[in-house]
Amino acid sequence: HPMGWDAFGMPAENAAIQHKSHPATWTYENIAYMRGQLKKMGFSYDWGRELATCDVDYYKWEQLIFLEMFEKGLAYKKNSFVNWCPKCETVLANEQVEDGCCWRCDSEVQQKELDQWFFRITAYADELLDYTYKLAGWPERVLTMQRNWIGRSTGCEIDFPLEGRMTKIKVFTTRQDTLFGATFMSLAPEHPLALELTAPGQREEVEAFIERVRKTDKAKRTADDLEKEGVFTGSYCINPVTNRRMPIYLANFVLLDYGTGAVMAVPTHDQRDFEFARKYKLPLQAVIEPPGEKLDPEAMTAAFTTEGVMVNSGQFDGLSNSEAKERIADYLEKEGIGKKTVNFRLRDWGVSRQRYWGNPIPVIYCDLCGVVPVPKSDLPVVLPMDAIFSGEGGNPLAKVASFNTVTCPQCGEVARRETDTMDTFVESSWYFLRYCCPDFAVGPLDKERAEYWMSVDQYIGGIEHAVLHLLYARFFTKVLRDLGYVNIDEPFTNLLTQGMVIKDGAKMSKSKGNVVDPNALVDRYGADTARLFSLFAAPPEKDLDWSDQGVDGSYRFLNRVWKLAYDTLPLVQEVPLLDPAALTDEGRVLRRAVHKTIKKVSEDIEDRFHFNTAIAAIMELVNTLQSFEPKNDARNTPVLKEALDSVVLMLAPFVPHFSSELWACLGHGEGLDRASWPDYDPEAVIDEELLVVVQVNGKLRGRITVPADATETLVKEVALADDRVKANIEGKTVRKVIYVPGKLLNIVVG
RNA sequence: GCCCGGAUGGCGGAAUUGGUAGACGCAAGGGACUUAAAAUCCCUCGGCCGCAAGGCUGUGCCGGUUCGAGCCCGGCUCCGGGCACCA
Repeated sequence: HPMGWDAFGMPAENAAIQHKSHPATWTYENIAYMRGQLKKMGFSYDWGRELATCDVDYYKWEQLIFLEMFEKGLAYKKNSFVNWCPKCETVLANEQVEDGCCWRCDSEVQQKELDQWFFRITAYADELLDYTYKLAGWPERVLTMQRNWIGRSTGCEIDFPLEGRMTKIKVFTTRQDTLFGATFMSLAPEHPLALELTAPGQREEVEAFIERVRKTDKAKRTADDLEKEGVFTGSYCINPVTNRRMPIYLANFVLLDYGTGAVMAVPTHDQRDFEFARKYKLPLQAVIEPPGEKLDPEAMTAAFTTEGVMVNSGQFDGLSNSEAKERIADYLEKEGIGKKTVNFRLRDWGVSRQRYWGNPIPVIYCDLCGVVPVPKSDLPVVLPMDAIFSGEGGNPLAKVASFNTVTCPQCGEVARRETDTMDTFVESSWYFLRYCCPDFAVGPLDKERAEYWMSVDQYIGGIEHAVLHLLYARFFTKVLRDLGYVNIDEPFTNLLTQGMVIKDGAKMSKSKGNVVDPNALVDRYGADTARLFSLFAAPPEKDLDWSDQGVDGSYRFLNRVWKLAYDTLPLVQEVPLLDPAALTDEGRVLRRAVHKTIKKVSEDIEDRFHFNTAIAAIMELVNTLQSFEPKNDARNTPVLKEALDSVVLMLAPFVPHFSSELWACLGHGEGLDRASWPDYDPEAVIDEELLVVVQVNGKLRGRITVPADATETLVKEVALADDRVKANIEGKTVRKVIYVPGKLLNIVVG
């Protein structure tokens, strides 16, 4: 159970700006404090494997991995947009944009195009998707979210010739069955052809539109209730199957990131296109009709998007549209108009950050040689400590001259170092692998040790990581496999997604700063009470609204156990070996309770991680033990001893300090950490009598006790003899009797 | 908006596979002990009716399936997470 610190990132840089200090100072101080908190709580981490991702001994290996990904084409550069504050002259994270304005100076945020580094996660899209069906130890909801995120869809790429030019516009669609109804074309405003296609007379209007759309954030742009807006470019393309002239528009709801950034618009069968067409008075052509009905495009109030019969589609008329989907796809391939293709919603992972507190991307730019990777022998590229943090003027790293100016490793001329650092998700994508060999000095991973430990038996993390972190970690593992570092396909065999701790209506997090310091609880009640209370509050996968109401109860419970043990101690000093046959009836009942509890607690811990119910079961046993009488009957003292020992052993994982102390007091020579988890005796948990619930027409009318081996006939007999049951079926005919063995009997009368 | 979850007493939660709704704990009220307080112990504790036995009702809302629904199905409401630069 290793522990480490994912330590790069924006919060440290913000704190440095705020406190006029250095992110490294802030980070290492926090690490020291948090390490103290964890140790105080008595967590059994393997501190010999501790690492911090901001240590050069960690991030230098990440630089090596980056270079190897670059060699394989898995790391590449392309243009993309960032939030830009013109006043602070800095790139803003999405979190730093509030209502389209800079969180620091309130200036209107712009979209700025930058050349940035990307990881080709899309090359692994199919594998990442396929393995979601093989991760049996993962919660289904996480797998569902990942599948939807990857968003594989099959459809066609179709080429639309441009009027008066030699080039074509490529479109991706899953609805090739509606191709004959495509009456215009919508492009993303960022589409590379957007300006090129703009007629001279339209230029001003188009440029203004592009500028306006760029300012809207993406979540708003994909919302269904977005007001559909567009602008005509003045150009046309040709529908390849109908030869219809299709005006080309730019539309605010079309995204460059999805498909090809161009959409063939079929207003009759797509709601967004429908709204757009009505607004700009564009033609409609129905090509699918509900069976036995005619569609009048003029009279439609919404697009018809369900299954139907093909019309106005030439040779495909009369087919069901699902069949036409296949036939039209085949036709397009045969005619060379388009081809069947698979599209993913998943996009490549942009890893460039224009920030200081991150892992420097090991690349050099030379006027003569272009992009030159830092030679592996020159690694690490060490993050310089002499930077200034003002929050303005962009990346502090770009102003450190000693860092920036280098000689080109290829030609020896003066060159410039990359000042972008990597997304901190990169560090968290492989740290668990480094835990196998944190001291390995000649490479990122010692293959032998990585093979020994991997994959992670039990990974634990917040549900908020369901998609991004957990998908990146899976991707990175596959990349490292293909680079020859590991021999596993997936990093995490079993996954437990913890619920979040909610404080003041939002998740408790270091970036929000609404955290509760466990030290206060530890100081007041001790570590064991703090541990017991947190585990008792809720099962781990559930969100928890933080409140320390109830912590007194955990404290009282431990005091009761302590007192019980001390009061019972004189009676169990020298007890004979337990002989189940020698017990009194009361002793046998107590022993059954002990062994049933061991069974339940073991299962709750091991199968479900439901520590709250495990603790509740131990509390019940302690209650039973407290009221057990007579305690001083010599025939029962062996079972008293067994009960006490079991309680202490079962409490050990939750309250280790407390339990160790009690264990020694109970006279065990060997320490608790050497003791085995108790086993339950299958004989001892068998009930002699069973409680059967009796219902009449599904309503509870009685409870009867029968011998454990009672037959259905006997149970019915006893039930029908019950006064309350009798009263409820009197004067009615018994129509049916349902018996759930040993549990329930339902008498249906009418 | 889209994707994924959640909703059970005054509160945290339990009910593991469709079979006793409310385990365990907190808070509250009552009592014992004490000169007093703290601590501890005992009792009550979903709602309505009833002296009681018991009856009716109740798991966000509306509807359905079933002998039986907190759990399954359809339709909603509200809350939370994610939406690619918070991590």
